[in-house]
Amino acid sequence: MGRVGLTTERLVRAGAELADEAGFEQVTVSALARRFDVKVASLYSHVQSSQDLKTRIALFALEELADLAADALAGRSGKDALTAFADVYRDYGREHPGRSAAARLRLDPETAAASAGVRHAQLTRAVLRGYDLPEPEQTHAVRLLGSVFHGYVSLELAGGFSHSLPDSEETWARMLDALDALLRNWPTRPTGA
Amino acid sequence: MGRVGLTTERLVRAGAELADEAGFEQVTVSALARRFDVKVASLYSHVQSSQDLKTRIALFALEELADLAADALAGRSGKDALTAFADVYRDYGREHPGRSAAARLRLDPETAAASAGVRHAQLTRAVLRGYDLPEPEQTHAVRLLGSVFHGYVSLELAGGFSHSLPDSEETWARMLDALDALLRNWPTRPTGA
DNA sequence: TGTGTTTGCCTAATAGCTTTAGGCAAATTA
DNA sequence: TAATTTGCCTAAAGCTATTAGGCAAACACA
Repeated sequence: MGRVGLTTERLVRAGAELADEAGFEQVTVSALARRFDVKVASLYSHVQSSQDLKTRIALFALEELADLAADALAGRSGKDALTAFADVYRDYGREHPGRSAAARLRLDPETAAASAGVRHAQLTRAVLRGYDLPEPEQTHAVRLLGSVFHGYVSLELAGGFSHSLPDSEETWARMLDALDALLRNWPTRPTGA
Repeated sequence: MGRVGLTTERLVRAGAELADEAGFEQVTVSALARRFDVKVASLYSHVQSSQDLKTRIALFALEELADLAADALAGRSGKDALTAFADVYRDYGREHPGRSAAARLRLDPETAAASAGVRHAQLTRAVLRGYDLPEPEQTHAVRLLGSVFHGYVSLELAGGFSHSLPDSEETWARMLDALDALLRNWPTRPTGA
């Protein structure tokens, strides 16, 4: 009957943990209430709706991920930076599958524009500084890297690369070799056949 | 009161249409029952559960997509094949966003192994035949392409590339140029710095 | 320290989705 | 046409989401 000390903050954190433990789809207002041993309706003072909760968890994950990426990038450049940056995404996906899934939640444009997603793009550009691509090629490269990381983490988490050789580890390393080579050798034109 | 003629087949097809119209998350046994003007419980003779329904829609989409990809690949090779293949995925995502999302549903290993997902991998290998990569590099490349297409379609559908320049169209074309160049010039070793 | 206001968590209630059990009538088969 | 199968229905229970309104703990201040 006492007060538990609910906070939007605490709910979001607990939601992120729940996501990692049980999957992001399992994150529900009810499940969270259960976790705090509190009635469901009580959460509605701190969170507008189920959708709001999920969005907040997504934003939280995006922030956390951007912080990690920024740290990883500090003092690195070139392939070293590329690898460190990429590893942040992959490691996050493996250590925090739920948060990682949350970070992939579809956000409405305004929310997305105000999210740390923007920082992610900037950080990717920072990585590319080491490769010296002119605009608009740099933007294309940003999108390529985003697609690769997003896709790879997603597929790996879905189990796409398990139970088959070669190791996902090896593919990841070779993929980064390939991307590094590609960025150092970015084609200027539809390379003639 | 007459019989409507429900079938697992028809339910799956209608589910796929519903997904495209309203989003895959909106596909529910109830919504489908409404669409057939039938009581919810009636669907349970044709579908085991909500999860079963979604899985069947996912499998349907994977088949359809593999068929389209196979068609597109016929008679093509090299960059021509790569482009046609890639375009199938992107176009499918834009014409059938719901089915496309369904195709990205996490399947349990056995289901995935028996799905058309296997054909997708084979078709990707067919594309790579034009680039003559030795194993295990070919597998790495299959995974890279899978990641890029998966990620790009997903991000584009989420609106990631709208409202910003350059055009998503242009990025897609340049990305394929880049991937073509990369595959023709696949690095053999951690290219020394 | 007492008083008043805020506010956190509760009860109650409505509504939608999922799933199971059991029934009746239409379609199929003999 | 009679027997059997089977398709869709009613009924019911359980879970999630959400809103409205209430009471008491925490806080703010005199």
